Amino acid sequence: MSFPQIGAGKKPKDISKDILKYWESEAIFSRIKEMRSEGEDYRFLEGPPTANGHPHVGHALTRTIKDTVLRYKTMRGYNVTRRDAGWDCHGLPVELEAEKKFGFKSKADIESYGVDKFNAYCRESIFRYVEEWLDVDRNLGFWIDHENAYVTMRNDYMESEWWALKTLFDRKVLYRDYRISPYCPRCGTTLSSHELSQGYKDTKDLSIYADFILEDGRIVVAWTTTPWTLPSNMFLAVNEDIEYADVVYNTKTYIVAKNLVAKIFVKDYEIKRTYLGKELIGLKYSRPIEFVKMPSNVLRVVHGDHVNLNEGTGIVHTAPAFGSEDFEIGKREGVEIVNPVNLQGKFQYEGLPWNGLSVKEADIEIVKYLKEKGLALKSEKYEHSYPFCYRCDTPLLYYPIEAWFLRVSAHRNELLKNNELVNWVPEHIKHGRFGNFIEEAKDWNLSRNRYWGTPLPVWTCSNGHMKAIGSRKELQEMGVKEVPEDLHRPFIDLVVFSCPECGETMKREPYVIDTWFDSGSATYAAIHYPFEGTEKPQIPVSFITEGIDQTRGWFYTLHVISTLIFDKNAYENVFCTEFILDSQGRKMSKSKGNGVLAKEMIDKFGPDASRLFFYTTAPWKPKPLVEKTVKETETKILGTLMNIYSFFASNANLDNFSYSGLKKSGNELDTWLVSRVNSTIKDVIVAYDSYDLSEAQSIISRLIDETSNFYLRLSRRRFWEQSDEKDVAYSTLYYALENICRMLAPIAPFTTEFLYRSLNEKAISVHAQDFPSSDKHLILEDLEISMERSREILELTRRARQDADIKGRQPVKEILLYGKNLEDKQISPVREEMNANKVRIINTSEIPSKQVVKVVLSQVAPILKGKLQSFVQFIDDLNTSGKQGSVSENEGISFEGFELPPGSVQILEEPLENFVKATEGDITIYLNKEIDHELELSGLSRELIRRIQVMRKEMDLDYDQKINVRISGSSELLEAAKFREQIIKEETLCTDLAIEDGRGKSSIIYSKKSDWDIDEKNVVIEITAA
RNA sequence: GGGGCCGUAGCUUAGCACGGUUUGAGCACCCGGCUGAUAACCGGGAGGCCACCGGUUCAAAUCCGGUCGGCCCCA
Repeated sequence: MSFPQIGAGKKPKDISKDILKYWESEAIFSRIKEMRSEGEDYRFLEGPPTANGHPHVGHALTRTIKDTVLRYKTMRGYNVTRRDAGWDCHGLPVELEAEKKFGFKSKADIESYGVDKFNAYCRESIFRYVEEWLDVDRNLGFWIDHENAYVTMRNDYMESEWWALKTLFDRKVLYRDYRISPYCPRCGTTLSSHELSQGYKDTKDLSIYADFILEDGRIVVAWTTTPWTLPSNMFLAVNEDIEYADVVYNTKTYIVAKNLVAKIFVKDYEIKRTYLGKELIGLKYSRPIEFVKMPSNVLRVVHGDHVNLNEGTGIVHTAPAFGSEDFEIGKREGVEIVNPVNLQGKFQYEGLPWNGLSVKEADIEIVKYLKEKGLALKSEKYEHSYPFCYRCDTPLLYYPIEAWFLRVSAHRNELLKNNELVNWVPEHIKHGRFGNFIEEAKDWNLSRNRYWGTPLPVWTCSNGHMKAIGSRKELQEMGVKEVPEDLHRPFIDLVVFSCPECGETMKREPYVIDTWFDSGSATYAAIHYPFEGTEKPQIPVSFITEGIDQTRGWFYTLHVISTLIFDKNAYENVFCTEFILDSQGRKMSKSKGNGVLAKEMIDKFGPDASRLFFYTTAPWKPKPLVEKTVKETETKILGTLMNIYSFFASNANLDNFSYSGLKKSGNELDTWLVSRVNSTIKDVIVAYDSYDLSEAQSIISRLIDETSNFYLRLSRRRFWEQSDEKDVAYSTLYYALENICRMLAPIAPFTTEFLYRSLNEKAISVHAQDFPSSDKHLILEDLEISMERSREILELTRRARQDADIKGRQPVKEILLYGKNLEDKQISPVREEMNANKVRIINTSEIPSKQVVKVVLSQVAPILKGKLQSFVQFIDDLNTSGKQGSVSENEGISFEGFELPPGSVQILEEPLENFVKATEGDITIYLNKEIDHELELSGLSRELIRRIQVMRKEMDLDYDQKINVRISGSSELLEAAKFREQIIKEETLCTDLAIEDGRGKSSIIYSKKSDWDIDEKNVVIEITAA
């Protein structure tokens, strides 16, 4: 058998293309799924994207993580179920695209165009970029089943949701109520809290301090940032327990909270009296804007818990139609709400001067009006954060709307309890961002006044009876003869039946539901539970991952729905990814134009390099996409790994090696590598199992590095010299490569597939293999520690050589090692690399150093003054005569009548003249730097060998090609060549070595000739293939 | 206003839960070396008030409090 060579210049990126073809033509993915079908279930759930936009690098990141985890679990023997793609289809964004396309400005435009045609367009448009999504998944190597993708707009899917909604309705969790809801007048629909949260922006609004006049003439000042709500004023809210003040300013008497007086009036004011808020309660006032007719029993001061001193005046203008606290007060005071604003966000009230204006337009006019009439203390621009529609950017209004809600707030405890069952990665989200959010969970506004969505399956009659429908079959049972083919609007709107309670006609409530309920239902609806498939809903799923923004999106809705319906957690493990930033570390955004598409990244770097990049640091931290980093990771991990393979293959082929299991080796480097492989397996399983994928990558890359740069570097010769243990060395290297491929396969599936199948032509796929398991008997901790010492020793040798200015190729006479716990076995693996005639461990008495006494000038100079020089001379004499012991650092010294204090001299250890010393930790080495003539010749001969090898490479000779060589030039080099003639011939596979002072004495014709300069000595080397 | 994450060399970062050598590493830079696979590798150099201030402690990058700056989330 032979191991295929990697062609020159063949890159992982090219390889991945071949592998992709192979996977597809051999249906590898489905074969592997089949193979594992008996394993324990590991349930996945894809977070469904909408395919009406391009996939960008962030999608590539989460898809990589999904794929890595699922490949890993597959290799660990699990049967990964529900490995299906999913598509989110409904929602406002889709409708908005359609509106834009047709140029619609309002819902009326849609209705006159026809809801059926409008929805048909939506249905089509959501898959606009689906081909690109499929390509990205394919080229990234994301093994997910697109054939069986779940699609939220399918009847089956919606029917499961109906079942859930009916269940919730019957349990009174789904209910209808008036609420003040954030409402987009342009889209004509309310927004849920998680939609709302996406739209907050800092904005400047006109704020006004408006005058409300009490019967006694005092002016109550209320501050508002929405002047358009003033015509709807019904109450002023104060806090009973806050202190208020009567303030005289500009001859008038104003009332504001005492602590805010200075902020409001700044100067020229006088506080006349202070009192608690309860004194104000019940007082009647007249409004600054009178046009809207109010019921009786309003226009009085009331208490409000929410009133505080954070901003404004401590008095809150209350318009129950336009604020949830205001609404609550209106409810409490038992008044009917008056609302002069219509659903388009425009004033619609006879007699109001601003009739027909949008409320935002009216803001300015109202402020003008109040100023003209002298009914405003002051007005100013105010910057605050205000919610806008997250899709169309219209400022939202808070508006009393009838809507359907899920009673989430009543189930906070279950949400919290189930959250405890979830493993969050990173962990802090669990009790941080997510935990805090569910602690304050609000009721979920589920209904939308829109068209393209899952219809709310509740029918009502004119007597106020309600009926929730949980399936198509149930509609039939209600006497509906023809259940529409398509459950969407407008078809479902036509379905009516008679009320089981009173016989009146029941019509469907005209809403569709929040699209987040669709995706949040994926746990059960994707498998059409409870209508088909398994009897159990397959909850919780084992693993999901998406961007951290889904904490309040999909992660939340999954959790809520699963808790409300099944009282279970929806998922066991959830992995949150952060953003990929641009190369400058800025957030990618459409407006900046700095976004990178997934396709662009994969095309440029290839799938494996892209995937490796995602794991260079923890994916739950934001990471800038820097080209250099991607390339660096690729060369470091894939490049090195491929090189190890190339080295292995080229030599193994020459020797006709074939692998038949790991052979026991007596060679320490072999046992060491085997040990390292096994301890790496052990560590990497821990990392993968705890979803610490970047840690897994870093553990594997360390092993790759060690295999290449330590094991291979020190073992190279064994692979090309004839020896009995050569086979053992091959088997060790093969073993390491094979295991590395399997460990890295979930992260870099293409390159590892290529290498694995190159190593083992019979293997279908590396991904069909079991993940390696660690054999603890092969882990030799002592050996690993000892090998660390070997590496330190080698490093010290190199450092000492540098100090002594001796090249690595120059053999030295001896190297002595001193230190605790040094053993010969720590030296043996690196002995050859140390390149010394003798290497040995010495004891204290053998340390080649002497003591040197040094004068501490700063100490003695002030004392000795003029006598200093003779003292220095005295100490030098001690050094040269070997009497260093006669003085000590810790004792005083008497010198010519002076008494020098302790510390006047320092005693240093210096290596003997011929030695250089290098120390690291508790190891010290002494390198004898004396180079005698023979050593020099040996060194020069190695220089010659090196030059010949370079020339061989330049000639592109086969590894086993024999050559003839002629050397001429400097006599010293010729002497060196003669001195080591035999070795040179062996090392360079040289048959005939001509060493000559002159030219033309041989009959051989040389095909290559080079001039070399070795240590300023000239030499000419000529080579020809023998 | 509240909450979360983060701040370590020019850049990317490890270490921080559990305090204890001189804060490690990679890239880039400079000098030198090695190379029979490697765009690799090895040795050395330069480059860190571990954001800042205070506290606890024999001892703080690490624990506590505060400040500043960045990112994210909520109201």
